[in-house]
Amino acid sequence: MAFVHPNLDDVPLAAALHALADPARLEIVRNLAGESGLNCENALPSGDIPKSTRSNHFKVLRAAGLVETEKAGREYINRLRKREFDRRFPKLLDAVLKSR
Amino acid sequence: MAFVHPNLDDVPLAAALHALADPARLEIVRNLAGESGLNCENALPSGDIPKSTRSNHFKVLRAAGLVETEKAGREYINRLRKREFDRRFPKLLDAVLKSR
DNA sequence: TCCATAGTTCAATAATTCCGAACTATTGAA
DNA sequence: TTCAATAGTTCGGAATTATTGAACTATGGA
Repeated sequence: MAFVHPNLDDVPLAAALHALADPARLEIVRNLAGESGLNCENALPSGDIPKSTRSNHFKVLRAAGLVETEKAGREYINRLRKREFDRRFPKLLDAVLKSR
Repeated sequence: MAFVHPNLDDVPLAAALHALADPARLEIVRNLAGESGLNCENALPSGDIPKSTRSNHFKVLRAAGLVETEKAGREYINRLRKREFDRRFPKLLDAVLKSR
């Protein structure tokens, strides 16, 4: 445990795009945008996704530098690393968040 | 043959991001941007990619509405559908093209 | 202490992607 | 008018990735 969060300079563009190229992960990112922090359950409330899959989605988002996760009691609080991500990939996240 | 190019309205955001989330396809898109049209070979000059793989990359790009392909003699001319893609996903492609 | 909660990890299966081989279509040369 | 070369597609098996159930860890509350 105790997650490693990459330096955004080490995240390739393709990895960032790959992390965003999935409906469940897009939903997580949308839910985290505007919230100050959500646990895994609330960040992706779509009921029918198994928790191992959900856990993996967060792992991918962490590896892409999109999400940081901190343990708080028995849950894990996830936040969007928006400022850092925007600095590394200017306007990308905003363009994604505005699309439907 | 005679490729079908989708209406951009039918392309989901996740499919567009997926198409861009690959180094070879990113290179194709970069090469096509600013050019008026390139055949498959010139759009992806990285020598060591088998042609069946290359062909598949173009198929993915076509399905995402990023590229249109027209047969011209014995080669196929590829163009970026920039205007249409920009209309569907404003600022996304520019953000991608500006990132390194 | 014991149970429920919140999530991770592992390993097997399912789904995708990659690529060699065979194929189609076009062009230019003999 | 054939023949070989070129430019790319398609097919199917191999390699790689993603998904998921089961077992596990850690915390908090009764």
